[in-house]
Amino acid sequence: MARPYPEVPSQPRLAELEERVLAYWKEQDLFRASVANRPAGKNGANEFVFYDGPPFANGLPHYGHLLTSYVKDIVPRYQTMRGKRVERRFGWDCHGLPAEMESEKELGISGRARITEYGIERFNAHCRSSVMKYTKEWEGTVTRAARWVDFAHDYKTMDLAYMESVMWAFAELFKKGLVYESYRVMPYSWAAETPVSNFETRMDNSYRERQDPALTVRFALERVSGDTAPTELWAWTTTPWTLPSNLALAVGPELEYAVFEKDEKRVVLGASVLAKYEKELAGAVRVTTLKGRELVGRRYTPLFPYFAGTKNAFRVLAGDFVDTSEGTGVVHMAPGFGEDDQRVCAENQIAIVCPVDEKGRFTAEVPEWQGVNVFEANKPIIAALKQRNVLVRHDTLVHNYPHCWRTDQPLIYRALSSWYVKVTAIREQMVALNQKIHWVPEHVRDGQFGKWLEGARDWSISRNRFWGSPIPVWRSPSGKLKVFGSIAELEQASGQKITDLHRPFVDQLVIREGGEEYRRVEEVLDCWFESGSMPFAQVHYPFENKEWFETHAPADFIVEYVAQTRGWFYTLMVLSTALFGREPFKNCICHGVVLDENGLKLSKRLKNFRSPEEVFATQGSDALRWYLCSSPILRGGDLVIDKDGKAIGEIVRLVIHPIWNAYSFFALYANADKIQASVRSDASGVLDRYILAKLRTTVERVTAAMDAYDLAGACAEIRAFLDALNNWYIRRSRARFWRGELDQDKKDAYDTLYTVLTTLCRLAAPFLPFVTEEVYRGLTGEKSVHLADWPEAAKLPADAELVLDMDRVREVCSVALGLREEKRLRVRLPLGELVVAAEWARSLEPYAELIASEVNIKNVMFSPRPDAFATLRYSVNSKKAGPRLGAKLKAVLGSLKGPAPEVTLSGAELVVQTAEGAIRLLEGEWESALQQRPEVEARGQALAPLADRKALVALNTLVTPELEREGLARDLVRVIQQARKDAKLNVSDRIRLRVSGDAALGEAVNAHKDYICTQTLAKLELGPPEAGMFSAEGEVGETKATVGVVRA
RNA sequence: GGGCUUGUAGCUCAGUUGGUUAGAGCGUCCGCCUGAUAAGCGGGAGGUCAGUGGUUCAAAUCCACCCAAGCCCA
Repeated sequence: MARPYPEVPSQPRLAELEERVLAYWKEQDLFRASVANRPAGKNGANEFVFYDGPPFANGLPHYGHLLTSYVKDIVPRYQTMRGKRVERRFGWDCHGLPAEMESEKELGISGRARITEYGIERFNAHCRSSVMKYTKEWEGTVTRAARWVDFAHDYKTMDLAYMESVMWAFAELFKKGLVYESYRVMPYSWAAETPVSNFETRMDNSYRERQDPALTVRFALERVSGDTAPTELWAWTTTPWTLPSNLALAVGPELEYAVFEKDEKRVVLGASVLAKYEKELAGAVRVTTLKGRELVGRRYTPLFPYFAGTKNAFRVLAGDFVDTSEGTGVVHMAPGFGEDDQRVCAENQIAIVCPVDEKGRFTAEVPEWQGVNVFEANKPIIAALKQRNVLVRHDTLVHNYPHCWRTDQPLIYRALSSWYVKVTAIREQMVALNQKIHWVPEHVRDGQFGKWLEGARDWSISRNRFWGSPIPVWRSPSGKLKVFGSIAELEQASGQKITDLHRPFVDQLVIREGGEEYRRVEEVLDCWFESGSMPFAQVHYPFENKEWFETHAPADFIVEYVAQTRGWFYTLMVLSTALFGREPFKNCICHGVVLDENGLKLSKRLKNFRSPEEVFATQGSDALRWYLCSSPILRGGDLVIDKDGKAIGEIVRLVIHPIWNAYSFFALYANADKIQASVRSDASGVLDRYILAKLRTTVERVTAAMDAYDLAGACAEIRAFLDALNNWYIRRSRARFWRGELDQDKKDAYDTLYTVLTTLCRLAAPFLPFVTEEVYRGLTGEKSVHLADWPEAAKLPADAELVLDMDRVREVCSVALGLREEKRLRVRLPLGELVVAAEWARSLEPYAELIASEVNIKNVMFSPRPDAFATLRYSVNSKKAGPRLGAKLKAVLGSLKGPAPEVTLSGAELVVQTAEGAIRLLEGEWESALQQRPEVEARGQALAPLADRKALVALNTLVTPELEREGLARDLVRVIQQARKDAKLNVSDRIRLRVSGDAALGEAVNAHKDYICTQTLAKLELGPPEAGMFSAEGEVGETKATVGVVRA
């Protein structure tokens, strides 16, 4: 019979192994098989629905994407093994500013005018190809990372079918009255010449530090009767360029304002900001205090003449948003450039003025600075203010200011016409639906995401750009609107065949009806509208797959990084709520951000990370996957990744190598014995039963963790099991494998180890898809671990008592070895006697031999009376006694902790003398623990308590000459074995052996000659090595021995 | 200014509904073992659980305040 298992090298070459497995998967088309393997069930009842969050392919994938990819792979693999059918389609985000900006750069053109000049058609054609630039690289990296996902049936947001679904969604919202057009102040990128949505400004790091002027400006109130002196208000602003558009001032009606007088002139400003203006107010006298509302209605003189004729303007208004945390408590209002300004002015019938064009330059309405960019106009405006003597103070302020996330230029707030989704109308519903979602980490639900939903505002969805889904609204000159929700409707109305919905094609469609010509409004949709449409648009709902979508939403699972609470998670939520009235997904993992050792973001510029390819080529994807997914980054924290890969190397050493070592150990012996092991969980040996029961618990716990989407928790369980397997089960079972004859015990050992390993592979398969595949196939000859079923705990024996006993055995051994260490008694030196003293000691009797061999003891004994070895020390069980005793507990504690507590035991009750008298502890309220008794130690016993202090180990440290000789013999065997190895002898080679050393060694050799010879396959003589022998020297006991070996 | 998160050993992190000796891995020091062997194992040192105050018989854990960091919002 040939070897039943592959020849397994003792060290795996991980990169090679992974490439080999990849090739095998490809050749066998295993991904498709793993999906096809699982029936969809009646009406798809057995499907697990996963949504792929679409990335942009105009940049290369980095660790953040990789982390997401790993999670996107682990959960579906797990669900597949649980028997679900999990389709995974890759998605690509194609439209929007990122694509356009990249194209502008590549084409060397910039700005809307230049693009129109260049030709929208050519421009969009360029976007179309540029946006898919790195798809091959993405596919390569994602595939190398062992993510199973369908690239062939991907979805792209620029596909006609996808865009038609988006169009449908818009029309649907319009029908429901959830879309409207409005002229409003909103964040505007003058560099990109388009408005941006309020949440676009909040994604990522769009806020950055910027230094701006901070002006305090005086506004002269018009004199009214009762004024004793000319009076001015001091207002504060960081946007001097908005001052020419000033139309009002606002004060907090309930705030207090101080009035100062100097040189017959009065100044009014917030009472709580005086300290900031000490210098400017020097010499002025505070004459009175006013409430803000007393100022409301006063008129003032405009600073600039440009809008002096505006109706109802230049008055002091009441503003509930005014505070004194910054500025003077008097706020200058330019309704064209501030949201609050617009609102308050509208309430007071003041019209909007907006003398700034789409490129952020002053218009002819402000002739002085016409054509000047507003930020550049700040300086001359300040000079003009100075000249007019209205500038009280000129500071600069460093503050966080929103920037355009694509162009990096500061945004401005500006009034514009835009289309909105009326999110405020469905806000309460979203908040309610959010409660149904299981978030990982949990706090995101009511924290980051929940709070964001509560404060949700209407969503501006139009962009004055080119490359995107068109807003499907056609308008007639008289202002009538037609909204189309399908290509068919549009074809019918326009009489044209439609094969593309992009601009400029769609712009040419003219609809003639009722004597009017309807033309499309210019804007395209915010690309976030498209990613939020992904659940239905990817299947071309409702034009296709109607029933499928309706029965397969919400998705079971999605994952992205935590900032998507403002992005994808949010837009999914808005559209799902508005369109379908249900939550978009049931489970969501938000992971953190990957940082370098110094807590900085990974950046190409800083070169503070190794490329993923480099990690793949050295340590492998599995190690990286485990490293990322077992870390707190999945519990919402950030993750620091060191550049030299030490942390990943640790995973190789602590997770991957142990699995490999166990496999290699198994294969080595099974091949030597030509044993074909089988899956069995009924072995009777204690070690076998122990590891199987432990495995059962591990299966239960890993399953529970995975069902809670706690990936890191699952990793921790697997890792804990590896310790029990390698460091106990295999180590203690080694002899069973190399024993000569094939008896039942040996068969049990093989079958058990085989069962454990194949089960372990399946448990770890989602986390280590490559390594487990190699091991599993090597063990079973099956096609793939990823086609296998998730292990069932019920098929493994449950034996809590055995696990408890064995864990105690392990502790006994550990403590006993600790004692040896403390007494400097090397483990090779046998000792005569070890006593385990504990109430439960007798339950360890079946393990006597195990302990004896682990600790190298001749005779292991068990005593149920620990108090025979040590005195007892009593303690209170606070949890039990606390509620009854209350404050008295403190006295008991104090007394029992003292050097010589006075206690009397009466039956099951313990009476303690305390400072507050005798206190009686009832049964169960007290416990006894051991206190070492020195006199026992004097008799050659070393004692050490177990962790719970209720049991101890007593080690007889007396070394008799006989034990000494045996120890020397074992030392010698060790020296000989090392010599054999150094002499490059085979394990099975017979040798001639010569040994020389001192007299004690000679005695030991004589006493244990047979043992030495059997262990080393030798014919032994005393004396120095002969010529031609390989000779070596080694420590034996306190002295040295010289050995000579040669093949016999 | 507000919200969320985090703060535990030199480093990275666990720590159940409060319960009296706070754990793990890495690092470091010491030692052991070795027929899985370019592996393996054990032990020591190292903590005012960020700080202050409170609730309680009892707080790393609950509450308040406060400091620091990160994220988000204004």
